[in-house]
Amino acid sequence: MSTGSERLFDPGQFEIAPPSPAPTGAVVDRRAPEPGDRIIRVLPDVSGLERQFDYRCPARWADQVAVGSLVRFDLNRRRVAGWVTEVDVTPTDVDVNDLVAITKVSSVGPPPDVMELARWAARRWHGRLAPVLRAASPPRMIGARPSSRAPSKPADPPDGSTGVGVIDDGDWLVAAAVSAEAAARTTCLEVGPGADVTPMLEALQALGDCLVVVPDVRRAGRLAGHLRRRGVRVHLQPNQWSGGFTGGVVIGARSAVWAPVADLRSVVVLDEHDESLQEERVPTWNARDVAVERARRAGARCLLVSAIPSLAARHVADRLVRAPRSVQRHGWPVTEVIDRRRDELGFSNLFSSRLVEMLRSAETAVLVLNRTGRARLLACRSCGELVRTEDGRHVMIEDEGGLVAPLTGERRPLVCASCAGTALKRLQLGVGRAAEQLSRLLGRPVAELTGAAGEGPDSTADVILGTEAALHAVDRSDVVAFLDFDQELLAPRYRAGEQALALTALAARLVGGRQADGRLVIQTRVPDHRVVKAVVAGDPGRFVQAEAAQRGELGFPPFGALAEISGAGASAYAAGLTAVVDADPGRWSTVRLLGPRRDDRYLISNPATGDDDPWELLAELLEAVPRPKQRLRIAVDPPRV
DNA sequence: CGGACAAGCTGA
DNA sequence: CAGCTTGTCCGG
Repeated sequence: MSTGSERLFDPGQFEIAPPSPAPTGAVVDRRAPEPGDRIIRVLPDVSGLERQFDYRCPARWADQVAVGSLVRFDLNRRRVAGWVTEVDVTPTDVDVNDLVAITKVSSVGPPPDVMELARWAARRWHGRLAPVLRAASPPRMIGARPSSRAPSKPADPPDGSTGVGVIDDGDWLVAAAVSAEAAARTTCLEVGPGADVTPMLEALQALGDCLVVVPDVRRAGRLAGHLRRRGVRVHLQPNQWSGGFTGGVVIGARSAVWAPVADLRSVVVLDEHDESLQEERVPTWNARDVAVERARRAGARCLLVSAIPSLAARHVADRLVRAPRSVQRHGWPVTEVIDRRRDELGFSNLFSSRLVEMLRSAETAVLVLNRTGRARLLACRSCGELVRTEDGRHVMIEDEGGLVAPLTGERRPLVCASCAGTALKRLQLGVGRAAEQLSRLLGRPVAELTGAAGEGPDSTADVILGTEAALHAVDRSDVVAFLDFDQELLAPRYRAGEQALALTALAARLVGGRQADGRLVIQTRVPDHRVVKAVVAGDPGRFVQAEAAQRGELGFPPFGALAEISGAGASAYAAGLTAVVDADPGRWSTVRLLGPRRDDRYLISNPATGDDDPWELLAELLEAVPRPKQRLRIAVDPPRV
């Protein structure tokens, strides 16, 4: 996976060149074009410089340059890299005879359709084009496109198994994916956790070239292996970047959504709900949304697959196809909900007696405790109830000697809403102390794992306790328990419910389906929460309706567009925004500016009205507001606000 | 972004 | 006024 932070054309990597690329004192080749020379427009790969410039491409490279090509050229006494954005242009604001010649054609670049798509994404997520093109470019320089369309290799004998304990719901999935109804449309496929998608991909591949995007590289690699064993021609991204030019199945993590594919017939996004599909740097493009647009432009079918389809996917899809009820129920494990208000060990204890009992008989276990101290929850000492707003819909935290609900701003004194008790207890226990405590309780080693730690878990311990990173550390586990699920469930973020549900889907995959011996355990003070109910029933649909209604009321995505403004220049930008809106109130009538919230963050909300695309209007507005000098970050569709 | 160049500040 | 910092401008 290319890190993106590194520059293209690292001289040490691609060419024999002095470490300093600047041609000090070198004369630039600035002459009138000769016959066969071409005039090209380039975008420098220089952050903080958004302009494009016109250059001359000498005749000897004329057949190598195309839209997307990676080139090198001198710009203002510097030698820089960049992309060709147009060829055979008429120079603007400069005499043709004054153009400088490029110094090199470095590599084949993103194909023209991807260049167009990248432009669309840069606008949609309001960022620069260069970072998007970096994601869309090969990780190593490529001299020429592989031209021939290689034939499929004869199939190796399939080894039968594609994984341990997978649920075979392949039949309905294959049928839904290849059906004529799915052609040239976006279909959301609700599968059981751990569903085997290999047969579906195999069937799709028979219909033409495919692009498959998954949230992480490990899964991409595994899937590529399965398909290869069945004789499918697979190009694993980013290493086999140019393979897609020759057709077959292109598969990889989020950046693969930009990979070249010869004759794109199907685009598949697996675990489309996963937040790793979104780029964390600006522009914060989401591979799911890019995939939908890419398929639409190509006239290809688009399949958004998930055990817990996001509201976004359900909203954007032309149709939703759900696994047969029995198949889906089968995919979800038996789930035990432990009401932390009622446990005899006391509400402050993270380990209920029932959980400890299960851990004693389990060989392996993963225990999840999110210890981010920011939103510190409070519980009542007398009734054990979480401190929440009067209507019970939002949690409250301590603030200036009273209680405040971070989401709504509702305030009241330090008193419990359900029993009027005034003795409140702060709920906080870090991973380290919790692991120690549990190790004593069980009399066996408990490994500690946090995201920062880097390396894998202590291999001698079969019980792992950690943040949600622990869910990524192992492939299987007898028990997965969320020690304090309320931390996720009631986090003051509008997507908290979906994010909590995503964790349970991850957990479900680790413990296997209903017929496996595994157990999913949820310790919570809100056992009636719709996320908990959906998991217990093995039916994400139970979560969706109420969640969608609430989201719609707020006008937040997918029922509206949202952007977050932060950084030193945020307030200046917000002022500029207000000025733009006030200058033409009719045009921007739906737009609302929220904030400033803590540390000078603002939100721009644009609830959808009618059939208009709310993101389009948001993009127009963001473009219309002048950027202040100070640092400013504009995150369109921020996942965690 | 990063270089060039100008204007501003400092010390003796 | 050399020597250094800070600010502004600009790129084909």
